[in-house]
Amino acid sequence: MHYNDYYKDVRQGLKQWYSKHARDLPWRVNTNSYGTWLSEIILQQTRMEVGVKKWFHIIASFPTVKHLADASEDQILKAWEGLGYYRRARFLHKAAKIINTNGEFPKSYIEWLKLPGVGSYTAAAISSISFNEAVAAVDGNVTRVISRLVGLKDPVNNSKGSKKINNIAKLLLDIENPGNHNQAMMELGALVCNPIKPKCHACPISKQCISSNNTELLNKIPLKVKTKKIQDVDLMWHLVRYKKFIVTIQFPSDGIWGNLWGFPNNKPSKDYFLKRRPLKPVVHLLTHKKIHANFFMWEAINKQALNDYAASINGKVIPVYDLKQLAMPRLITKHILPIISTL
DNA sequence: AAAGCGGGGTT
DNA sequence: AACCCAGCTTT
Repeated sequence: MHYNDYYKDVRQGLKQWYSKHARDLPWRVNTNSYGTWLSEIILQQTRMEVGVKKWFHIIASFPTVKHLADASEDQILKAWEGLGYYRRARFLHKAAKIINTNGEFPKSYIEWLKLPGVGSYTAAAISSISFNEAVAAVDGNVTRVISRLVGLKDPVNNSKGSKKINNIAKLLLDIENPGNHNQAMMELGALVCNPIKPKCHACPISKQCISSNNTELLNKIPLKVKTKKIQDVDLMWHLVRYKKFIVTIQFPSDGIWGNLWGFPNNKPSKDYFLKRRPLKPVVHLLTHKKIHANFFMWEAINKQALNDYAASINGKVIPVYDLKQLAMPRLITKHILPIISTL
């Protein structure tokens, strides 16, 4: 059989299947660039169910790109709170300002790629879905589908493997209908060709797939090179208060939880603060960090001492009650705010 | 090419 | 405990 026929069969199978099984995602109703763009940024490394919720929340808070552009970064981070990878929210804000200034959304893959937070996958997804541009979008789903389809022996997370995947994705692309084709590939990866126990019996392209119903291959492919060990990290945060006021600081923009709010690790002077009990340590798991967070509660001897301490560390004094208005890491909102709010 | 960035679900 | 999720940016 000729390769062209092979690709054609895959395209046909996908198209047929997607026409029946496409999920009813909110941004597939009344499609517009804003909703599509927002969905793609939210869904980067984020599961669909979580992403859909956040999409509704952000659409409600910022109905148009202008609302987003005119908002403060703190407001956007607050709306993003809990979703993780907070740079995405800051890039979203920057991109919104650019789009708002330009007066319109980008109209091509190349133009989308220039926006902050938009890489090759996102630019391809948006431009194919919104403008029917014939570019292949390759995400984790597509990588899995293609690597199994052809029985790829290379690791998919090195340059050689990902180049092969991208080349095959281009050959497979339905240039008449790239938006639906890209979404069909992803949908298949999400619903049928899932990581564990894929449903080959329900797959429209199992005839063309080298790994189909082959447990050994399916367990091995997609092959990935070394995963980093989880590292233990110790954090020490000081909850420094005077009556109903507390000191909070903003995390540096280039690190973890960039521009979110939290508590200082600077120990206050014993001359002006009475040390209270340490709080129960919190263990918080991230993808490649195991964070052991320790907290100490301090009470200032007067308001001036609190203000001076805050000033010395570039922190902010706010009523405890207002903490919930700031965007904070899950570690804090989950384990610390419930304790502090009872004080 | 590799590191860093979140949080949570699933197995 | 390990893997995965509609990845991107920086070094």
